[in-house]
Amino acid sequence: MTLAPERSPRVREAVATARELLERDGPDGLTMRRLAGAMGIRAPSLYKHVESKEELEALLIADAFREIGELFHGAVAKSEGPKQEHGALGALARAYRGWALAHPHLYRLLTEGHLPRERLPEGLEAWAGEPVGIAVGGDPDLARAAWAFAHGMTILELDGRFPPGADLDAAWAAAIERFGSPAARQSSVGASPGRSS
Amino acid sequence: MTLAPERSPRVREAVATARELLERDGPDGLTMRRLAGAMGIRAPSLYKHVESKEELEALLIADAFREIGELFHGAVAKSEGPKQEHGALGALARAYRGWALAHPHLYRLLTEGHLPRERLPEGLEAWAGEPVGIAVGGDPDLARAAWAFAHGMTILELDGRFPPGADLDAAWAAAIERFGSPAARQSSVGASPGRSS
DNA sequence: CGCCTAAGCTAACGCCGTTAGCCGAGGAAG
DNA sequence: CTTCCTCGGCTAACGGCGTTAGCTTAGGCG
Repeated sequence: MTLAPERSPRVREAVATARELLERDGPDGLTMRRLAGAMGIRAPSLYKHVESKEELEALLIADAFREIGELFHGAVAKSEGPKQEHGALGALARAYRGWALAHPHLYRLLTEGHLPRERLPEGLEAWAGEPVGIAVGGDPDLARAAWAFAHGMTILELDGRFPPGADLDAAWAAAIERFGSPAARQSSVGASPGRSS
Repeated sequence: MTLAPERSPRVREAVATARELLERDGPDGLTMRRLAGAMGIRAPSLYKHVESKEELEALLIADAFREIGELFHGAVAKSEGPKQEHGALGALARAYRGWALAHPHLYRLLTEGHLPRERLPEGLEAWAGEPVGIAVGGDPDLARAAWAFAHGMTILELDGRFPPGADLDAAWAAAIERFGSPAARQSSVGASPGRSS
């Protein structure tokens, strides 16, 4: 049950449609009835393809983990040369925040509440998170701290918890500077893929 | 609407009961019907006292903000002497994590999703957050980074997102060390008010 | 004494995820 | 060619949710 049991075409369609609904209308827009409607079907028929809403969400989550996993691995890989601001950690932070702001509802689905690990391909979560450990230099405690910071920063921004004028780029930069290995240390993080509310 | 319009006894009872339900049974246990039941009443009657579930939650949130505000102000005040580990920031971190682990469902209600600011007493949120700015030495960017870290760390722990053996005390210590002003710097954070899953 | 209001009630609405059970189309097997 | 079985639709319904409409009753007050 942990080895991605190949999806039927109809399941793939359901997952694709569900993702559209979630990204466009938020969690309240992703309803079994609405999803069925978007597929030209009645809600109970969905259960011929998917055992529950939770399984459907797990499929969305698995796809998203693969997506960000590739994104993050690519980000640390491309930041090999010390030309990038704040090196691998900065690149990773920009990728992280950028993806979250581009897919806020999906990000929340991925990160909030209980993760249905038993429904996820084994090792996927760990693989997607690897780049943090790399970027931080190998210390697992520091990696977890950096991860927690990135998530906290991101979810607070998405939820509009920071005051209107807050300079979030500066907050990111302040933390990255402190979490990074004592290597290249200058300027600000630069990327500002979105504004806080 | 922003100046806490004095609660009737029945409203106070509703809020108290709601808090018990939430803390004991989690968010699914806090239902208008269940709350009414616990008060010996039917659900629609609740609306004679409270205009919506959202208002009820706002009352819970306001109380909790007052509670943690006092807790946090007290924590930084009592850590004046540099005897405490990591000074004010360490004391604040221990208070923060301790309260969250003691009241996980309430913590989630406070921090997750959209905050109904228009229903909250003005300035309450800012006052409760003040101590972070103080503990960090005044830099607002650094304060926001520290806040984001603490929230990220806490919510990830509550949601069981860290691997089973992870040393969360060490992760807290690693971050506190880096966020703190370059003053007293030694040992570990010490407090371990709970284990991660 | 009469009236008004506060605070309870039942019934119901529209939504949710989900189950039970029916039915038609289409392919496989004899 | 016919029979049968499986797949994927369907309707009806259940129990739960927040919430509204509208009725009733008890108490206090003029």
